[in-house]
Amino acid sequence: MKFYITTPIYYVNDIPHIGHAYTTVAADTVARYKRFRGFKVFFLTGTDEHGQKVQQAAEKRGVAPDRHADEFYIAFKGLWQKLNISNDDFIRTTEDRHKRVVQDVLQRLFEKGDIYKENYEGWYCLSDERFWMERDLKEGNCPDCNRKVEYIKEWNYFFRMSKYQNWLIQYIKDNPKFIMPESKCNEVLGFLEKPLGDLCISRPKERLSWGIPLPFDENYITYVWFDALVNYISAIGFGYNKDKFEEWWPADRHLIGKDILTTHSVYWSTMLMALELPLSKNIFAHGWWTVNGEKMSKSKGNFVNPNEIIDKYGVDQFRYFLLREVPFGLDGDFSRRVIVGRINSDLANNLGNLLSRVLNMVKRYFDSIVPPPSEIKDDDSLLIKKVEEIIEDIEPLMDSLSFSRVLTKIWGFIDETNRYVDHSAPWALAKSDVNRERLGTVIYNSAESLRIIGLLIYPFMPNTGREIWNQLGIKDRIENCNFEEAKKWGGIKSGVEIKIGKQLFPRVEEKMDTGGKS
RNA sequence: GGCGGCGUAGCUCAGAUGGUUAGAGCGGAGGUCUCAUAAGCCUCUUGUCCGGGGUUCGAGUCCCUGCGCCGCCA
Repeated sequence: MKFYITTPIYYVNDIPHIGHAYTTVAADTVARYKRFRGFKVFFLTGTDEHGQKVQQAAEKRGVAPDRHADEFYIAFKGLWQKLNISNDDFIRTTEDRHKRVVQDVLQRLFEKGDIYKENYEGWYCLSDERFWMERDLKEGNCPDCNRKVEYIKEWNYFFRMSKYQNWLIQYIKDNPKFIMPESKCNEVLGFLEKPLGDLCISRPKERLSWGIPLPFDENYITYVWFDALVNYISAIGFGYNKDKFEEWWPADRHLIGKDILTTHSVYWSTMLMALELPLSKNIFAHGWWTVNGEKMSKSKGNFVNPNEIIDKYGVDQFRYFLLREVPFGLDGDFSRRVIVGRINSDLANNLGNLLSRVLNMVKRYFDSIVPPPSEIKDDDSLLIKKVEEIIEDIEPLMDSLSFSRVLTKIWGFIDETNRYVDHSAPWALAKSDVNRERLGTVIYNSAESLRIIGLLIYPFMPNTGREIWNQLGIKDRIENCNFEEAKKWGGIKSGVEIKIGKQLFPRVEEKMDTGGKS
């Protein structure tokens, strides 16, 4: 069983923001979960380094584009390390292995007749790197970014995207799970109701030099999107490593932001059709983050740098917030007030405190040695039943990327365990030796609950999962465990010594404006 | 302008195929335990389910309409 998952490759014209982190954390969580379930996983991310905007950004800073790309590539790569992203590869579009494949793809389509040259004229937006119809312009400006456009008349190369329109429509209708969520699938079908034009895939060299030259005409550079999308196959060996390519293609999941839905579902899919390759199995478009209710932008000064959030609140706190706060697919709002609320309530009060109270009782009542369980009572079997139910519920929710619902389920069990401890009142049992066995059972079950909680949480919060296991004295490495085995009740061994460590999630004491401003 | 979606407690949202007193979390109020990160546990609070018509024995749930918000396309 293989599973190939991708994030978009991120454009190096600017530093990473919360949206980049969101897609990548989501993909990482899926990758870790799939590995748990025994899949052989290939998780790809990378950077998109060519194109006009990168060239301009470099010029603005007074550096060469390749040097600029190197610096910004590091910003992304560094953030992923900080966020514990477990990607198996990281592709840059400036690498030879990628450039060769792009040229190979172009050559194949050119020879096939799916790429042709035509004299084209129209309004060109430098910022968006695309042409617009006269009728689409808004007061003479680009309808997308509202910047001024130039009238350009020039020869260019075009990809016969229109040829594949009907095929694509049929494919989407036949495969309702191809584009998710469903609302996005409808959007694409709506888009395809109108005639699809061909895609201009070249830029004259004098206008844009930073990119991959067309193999059949050196006077032109490849359009950045055509270049970028190919990363999904260039990284796994298309055209140069047959075994690897056949092992991984087609991709099982492309996670993307909703702003690049069309490029992926239409451009990329028709490119694959032209290459006579199977289409990706799924494209999932998630929503956007606003900040304190406003669209994030540099000019508003509300740009959220993930590095700052991580430094201030912690890696797993940030990962948890991203995936818990908003259903994947919908838009979300970031604010310090909300992330602090999540940390204090869900992480510190419910989970962190649970670990703390249970471990402390192991220490206090059993000299830090996990006691053996004895006779099972109703309260115990109820707890066990509850966790088994939750594990059952999680699987389909993970497959539909309902991260927030999965986390809600797991927290339901954390609450259940807190209640179990309260009802069982080990501190009362500890007052008499008569209850020694019962006390051992309650403590054992509480610790065992935490072991499973650590397991379930691990794909979302790797450090926390690992830390819970460490503190429980479990020797096995959580990332190597077999989920099918590990999920069974009774996995924690009595007789092991716990290792109380630092507080899992210290409460965040922070003054908050009532207005919710950060 | 075309197509689609949404509008449910202070906040964020659940509420297939219409059916008893409309739910959860957070926040707020009170109580309680003491193992714990002033945490946990228990109880409680408030809703013209956007307005107006209609179908039905019965509608938050279906139909029409008005208002407001949003998305995609133009």
